[in-house]
Amino acid sequence: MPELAELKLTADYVNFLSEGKVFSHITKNPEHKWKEVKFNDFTIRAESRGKELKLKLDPVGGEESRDLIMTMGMGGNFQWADKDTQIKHTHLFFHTPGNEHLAFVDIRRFGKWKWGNWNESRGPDPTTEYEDFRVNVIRNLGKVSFNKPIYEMLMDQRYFNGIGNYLRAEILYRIPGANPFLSAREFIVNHGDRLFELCKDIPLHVYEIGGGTIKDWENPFGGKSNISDFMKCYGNPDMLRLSDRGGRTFWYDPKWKLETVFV
DNA sequence: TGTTTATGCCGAC
DNA sequence: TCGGCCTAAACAC
Repeated sequence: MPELAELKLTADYVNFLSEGKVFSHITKNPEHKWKEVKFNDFTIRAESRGKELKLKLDPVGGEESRDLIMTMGMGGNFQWADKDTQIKHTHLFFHTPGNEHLAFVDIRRFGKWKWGNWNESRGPDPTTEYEDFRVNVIRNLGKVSFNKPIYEMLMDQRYFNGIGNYLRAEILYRIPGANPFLSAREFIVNHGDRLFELCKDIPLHVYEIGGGTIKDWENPFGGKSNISDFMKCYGNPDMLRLSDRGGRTFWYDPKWKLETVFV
């Protein structure tokens, strides 16, 4: 479930499933490591920020609410299930007093959760905190980490919270006059305004069309998305690709082929 | 049957 | 900065 648009959809879907319901307690899949979560008799409201999800658990008794901060890893998602149709790889069960539960399902177990608030080391959300997002990048342009090429920088969650592997490819592809192998600093000095816009508009657009349906991810609300019309670069056999320093595949326009000599 | 690949972090060196 | 954390599907042979 992955990048900014899908996190937003996940928040919507959790809210849709949880609307008007009171949950009795939480259990964790005992076969799996990671932390227990204890909480009783509460409602749930979800919100996303970049690639994080916040579940605000509000006790019906009137005590203080607590926030469970989650990440979805490569494929985490929420589903509604009951005792008879338990879903494989469910890690957290938010039980209702009946036999039903909200299930956090994550095949690869890369998703995580903790009590608290948004991870301070992640930057502002480019869609909901646009000005903060821009300023955070611009104010830090002098830092050494902006020496690395822009195609790697877009994966840096301190500045581009919510951008991931398919979004970076689609964003850079839509600035056709700009070399994705330029240093992040030089790229932003010359094309910053367009880049910032796209970091907001592209995820919002994908959100509108129901998320990037790749591999495990499906729009929880169902329905067909036109993601194949949107996905111009990522996964396109006509594009070039390389393995970046994080071992992730970067997809790019073949016209920049010669530029990779300097990578 | 074996290898590669996948929307992402994390932490040990 | 590199390997580790995980499972499953798509390929390769």
